[in-house]
Amino acid sequence: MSRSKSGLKPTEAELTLLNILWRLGPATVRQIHERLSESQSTGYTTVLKILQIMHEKSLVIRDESNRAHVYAAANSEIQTQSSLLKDLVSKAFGGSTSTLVMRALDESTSSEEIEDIRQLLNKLEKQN
Amino acid sequence: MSRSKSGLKPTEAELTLLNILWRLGPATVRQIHERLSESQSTGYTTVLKILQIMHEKSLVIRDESNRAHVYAAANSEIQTQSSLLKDLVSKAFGGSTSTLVMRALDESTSSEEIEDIRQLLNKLEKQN
DNA sequence: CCATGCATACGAACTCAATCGTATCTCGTG
DNA sequence: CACGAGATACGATTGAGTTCGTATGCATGG
Repeated sequence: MSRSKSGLKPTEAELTLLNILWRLGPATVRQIHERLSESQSTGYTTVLKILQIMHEKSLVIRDESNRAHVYAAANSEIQTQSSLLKDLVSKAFGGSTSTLVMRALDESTSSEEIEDIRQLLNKLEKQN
Repeated sequence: MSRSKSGLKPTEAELTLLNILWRLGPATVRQIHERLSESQSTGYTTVLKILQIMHEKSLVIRDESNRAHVYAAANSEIQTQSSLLKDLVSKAFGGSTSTLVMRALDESTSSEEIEDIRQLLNKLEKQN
């Protein structure tokens, strides 16, 4: 396991910051911390530290040209979601994506969601 | 957050053992360790220790009537899968299950899987 | 009846995640 | 040019997860 490249699972705190970055776009520590403070109270230096660690892990990229560094997610939200799903499928669903999908769908799924998923299934079918 | 009840996310090692328990049914440490050894080499006492911790957390139940205790998963595989999915949906998909489902489905999804999912969608629709 | 094998229990070591306090650096402004 | 605000860097602490070595207990067969 190399671990140096982007095939890396973000920790919980890291994922929280990534979620903010995906919505904010490139942002300074201050901006990220401000946004985070809306939902939880974590110290400024804690946020900074985690971002530094994420930078070491290449989970974010960093623009150091200004005094206040600007951070941005290294991978897209979609890439990360896919990677997290792949991980979960292999660890808890015996590698079966369809089992995961069927487990995810339940009585709370709305008609619109069902229709959206049907559309996607049709599209996938055509591709083959 | 109480943490004493079953609303508990198993760690990676714990999930590995749960997977074995779900397939084996109630089993002794020895049996579990043997099965685990097929895929990785972890010491016997390591497996024992993790099972003991899982017992404290109520992730497994334990029959101590024989000298070799017999362990069994406290929650079904389906319950655990659902709980892990719920967790992932909230942490990485902004609470949207359908986004997760759509992200999980891709070009590698087989025709049979697509058909299975369609069936399920039909069934869900009828319920409403 | 006791030695041996197999079982559990316990605790130490190590790693990683998360948090924060403090030190240090660097601007821009008075 | 010095100073203060605000920025990064660094290191310590705490807790959880994982691993395993060693101690201890028990049942059984010779």
